[in-house]
Amino acid sequence: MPMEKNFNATEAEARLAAAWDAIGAFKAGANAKPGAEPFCIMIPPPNVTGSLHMGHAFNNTLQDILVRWHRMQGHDTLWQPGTDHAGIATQMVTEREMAKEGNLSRREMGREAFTQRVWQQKKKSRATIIGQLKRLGASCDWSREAFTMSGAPDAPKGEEGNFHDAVIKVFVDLYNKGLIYRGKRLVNWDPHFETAISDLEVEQIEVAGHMWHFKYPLAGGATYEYVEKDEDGTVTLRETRDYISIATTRPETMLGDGAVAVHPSDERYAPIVGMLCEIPVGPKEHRRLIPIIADEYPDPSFGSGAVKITGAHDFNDYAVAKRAGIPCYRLMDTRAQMRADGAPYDEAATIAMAVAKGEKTLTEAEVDAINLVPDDLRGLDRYEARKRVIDQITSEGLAVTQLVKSIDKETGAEHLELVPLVDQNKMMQPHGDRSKVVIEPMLTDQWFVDTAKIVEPALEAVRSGRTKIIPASGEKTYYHWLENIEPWCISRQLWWGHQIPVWYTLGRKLALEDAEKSLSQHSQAGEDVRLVADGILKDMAEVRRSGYGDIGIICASNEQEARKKAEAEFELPPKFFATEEEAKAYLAEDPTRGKRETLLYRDPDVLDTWFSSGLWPIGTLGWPEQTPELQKYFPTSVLVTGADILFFWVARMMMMQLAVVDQVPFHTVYLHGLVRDAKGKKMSKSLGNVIDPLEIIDEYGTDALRFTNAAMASLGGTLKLDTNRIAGYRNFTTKLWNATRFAEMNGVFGAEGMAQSHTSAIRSPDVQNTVNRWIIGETARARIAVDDALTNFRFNDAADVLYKFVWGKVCDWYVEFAKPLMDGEFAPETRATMAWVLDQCYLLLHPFMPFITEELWGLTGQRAKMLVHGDWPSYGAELIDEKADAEMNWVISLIEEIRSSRTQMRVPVGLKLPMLQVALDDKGRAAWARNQAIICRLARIDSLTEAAAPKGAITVAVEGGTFALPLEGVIDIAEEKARLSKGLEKLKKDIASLSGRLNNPKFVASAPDEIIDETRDNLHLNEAEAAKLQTALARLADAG
RNA sequence: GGGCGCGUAGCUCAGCGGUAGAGCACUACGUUGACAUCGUAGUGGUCACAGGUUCGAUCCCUGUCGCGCCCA
Repeated sequence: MPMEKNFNATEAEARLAAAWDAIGAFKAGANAKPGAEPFCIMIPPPNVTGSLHMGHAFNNTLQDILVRWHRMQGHDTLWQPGTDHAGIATQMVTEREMAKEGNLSRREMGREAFTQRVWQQKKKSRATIIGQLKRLGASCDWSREAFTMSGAPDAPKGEEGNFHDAVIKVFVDLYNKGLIYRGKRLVNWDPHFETAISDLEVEQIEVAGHMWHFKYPLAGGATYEYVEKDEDGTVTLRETRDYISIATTRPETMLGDGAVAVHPSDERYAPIVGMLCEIPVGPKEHRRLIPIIADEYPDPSFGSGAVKITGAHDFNDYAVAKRAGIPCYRLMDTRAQMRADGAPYDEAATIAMAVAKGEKTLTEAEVDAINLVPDDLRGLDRYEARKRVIDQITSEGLAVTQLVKSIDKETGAEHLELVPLVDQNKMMQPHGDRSKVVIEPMLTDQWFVDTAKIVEPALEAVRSGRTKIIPASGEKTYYHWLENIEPWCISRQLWWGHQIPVWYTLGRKLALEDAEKSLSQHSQAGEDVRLVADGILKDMAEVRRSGYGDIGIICASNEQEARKKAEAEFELPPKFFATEEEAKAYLAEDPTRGKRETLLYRDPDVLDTWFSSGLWPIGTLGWPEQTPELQKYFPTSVLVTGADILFFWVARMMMMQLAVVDQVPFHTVYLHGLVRDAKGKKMSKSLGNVIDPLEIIDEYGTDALRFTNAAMASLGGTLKLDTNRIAGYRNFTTKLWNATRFAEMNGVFGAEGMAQSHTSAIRSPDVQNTVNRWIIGETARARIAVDDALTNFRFNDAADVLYKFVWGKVCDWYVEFAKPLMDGEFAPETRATMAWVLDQCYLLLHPFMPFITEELWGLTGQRAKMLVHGDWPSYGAELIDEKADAEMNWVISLIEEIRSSRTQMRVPVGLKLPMLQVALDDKGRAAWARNQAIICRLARIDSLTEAAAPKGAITVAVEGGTFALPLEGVIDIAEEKARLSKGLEKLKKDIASLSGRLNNPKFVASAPDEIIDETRDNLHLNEAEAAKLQTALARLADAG
């Protein structure tokens, strides 16, 4: 049955995918030769938030190319698939969908119901994603599909697995090793999701910012000489001030100021360091006073040089406050609204005043309990509070002002007006990468990984080359980040994720807080702390030493274990509660219960998604069980991923795998560029600027998309979607299809020569014809180049080689050369060679274009195996026949010369011309004799006669000879002169350049011999050709 | 401000010491046994700029200008 005219991608892709599936083609170890070396890639698990975008298509194409390439080589190959639960992102998507559907909100629903709802979202998204990957032809072992939350306690049926156990085990182990700790720290707080996020999840976005300048009056009406000097020390301003000027972009945080800081070297403020000043906002009668302190942090040259210190709402201020023992007053709640809890403002302010004056010291918990938001601002959004604060200060005359010309709208009169000074500057503001809202630094209790303690092996592994990062620039970035690594905040106040396996003791915690309080009361009362009970002191010391320390904390894999530990650790029998609230309610019913039982409740927080995905390599292979797969495939071979998640994921996998199993997770990391949208913007799920790869696949076919991806995968670049290019590679598939069609129409795959034509090993001696010997050599070159490129992860080079070989050599020339050979003595070997060459095309292209190649493989013969398990060729230079190579290149250049000449002389394409052989060396004569039919056919020559060139002929100069096309009366002499002159000009230029170099003694002395030889050869060739053109021009001059 | 990287044909990008490349676009012309999703032949580049190293620089070094990205 003759082949269709075009490849029907849509129909064939589904059919072939099913066929692969039916034979288990992608199963781990499929097609492996006995004793084969393992090759394993872990898929970067897509988030179960929706569907895949072009970035995923790109990423997975590259992985699949490597995997198919290795599988065909007979390696024991595993491509491990799966998805990531992606805590915050998935929770966000689910909540969004719930809102769209008009469902109950998350909080109305409750934790249990909500997580079940997210599991549904997971199921849906997972199906979409896996479907997309399959359409892409991803040859993952689908039977091993993993999920980062498989086996979680609330997982529905069908979500079994042990990933959750692995995550929890690692948390417990790291906790026991002291690598995970809990502490009250300033963290990035996302007011939308009401959770802490890590530094990496914060995006700095430039916004139009405003800076206000306010006067903080000195306490008690004190004054000082304020002196400003220029660089030379000349006094430029001297005045008596009763205030210190502060600039701020966040006036609402003034309410929580604990101090004003100036640089110790700043002479302007030296007189007032140590004094108190007044925060110019809040009820008059309870204005708070705060100390003016010296610290290295303020930059004397920026603003007024004085900085307000709000330790609870700014990272720099927090550091200053910690150094100086300044209290950090928290002003906002989890939604970044001004706090509405606690005692009224006057009470809070009174306590804060006592602290500022040094009359009182507070515990952290006490500081946190103080709400310094004035009653009229409580409950307001932070931005509304900001407006009011500014208004209040300004109306009181405490804003720094400037004179501005203004026009009265009614009278039109011009007058000068004092208006508050507001600088308009662009500023970088932190935003949540998911929520896009402004991040609020927030003082909260969180869990941290002590990354500084586990970073060293991860650095060493790359430095020593045990893990290689490609491109090398990625290594620099990796070092830079890891060498300056910050503690990793791993707790998230979300519901979707691995709940932290920690239980707190309610009673003991409360007791400790009481003890702390009483201790501070004793010390404030001037009592010797030694008077406080020994037991409390001992506990306090431990509390102080380890933050919240281990006291009252049970970390265990599950509740049963937690119970055992609690029984061993505490004298009173443990009682477990799901939440702190339940435990408190239980205690409130009968306060003496706390003396009879240890009340325990679980930490409600979940782990950062990256904590679990950081265990992807071992977790998907069954760890902590010592599975055969873990033994065989770990450490894995290559990780292919985007450079953007080098820190998020790659670095953390390195650290965690090394910390947990003391091995690198992969030998090579291939970082690729980012897929951008048309404007160069990063494509992201939440931004909505994604392009659905399925649309591209529907229009152009998977193979075209994949080949485009490979072709654009140059190292270090970015990838912009270009549909024209995809169309170009779709055309390439058509080209291959039609070359096959030609072969089929010419009986290449006929029953007769079949057995012979499909032997994978073709031996040069079996093939006599130069054309066939040549294409066999070209095939070998292509195979070598493709392997070389793929070995070095040069996907674009591999694609380029294949494109040029298949289109530029096989289709453009070999098929044409073969046409006249289809009859006559070389017909059998030509058919055999063509069958072999096309087989090689299918084999070499299969990793890039699996569908069309598998289809052609199946259409062109009865095969022992599907192409997906085809044997990757290993032949090499031994198939290259240099003589055949030289001869065919000569033939090609002769044909090109003739065609070019004809076109420029406007010889009608259809016209067959006689040709004269003016001069030709022996090699040329032999070449002509062997390839006459081809040349005549392709250059449209009808005869060759040995003769001198007549007047009015086109000259065709090639290596070793000159031909002429007699066209007297037909050609335009001037045109031919121009053509020859143009060629001659270029040759002359080249000759000048080449001989210039050769005449330079330094060149001859310094350059390598092969370069000198090459230059000399080139010069001779150019000179020979120039001579021929000169002769031709001279003849034309005679004629003209 | 610190780090990484990029300025090559009209466009999108390869190449990174030895006489400038691809695809698309553009121009002209369409023949012989697959292919118009095609064929043939062309047009088009001071390889951002200025210095330096070298026999030789698009490639290495320094600086300048312009543009990204990451981290402050």
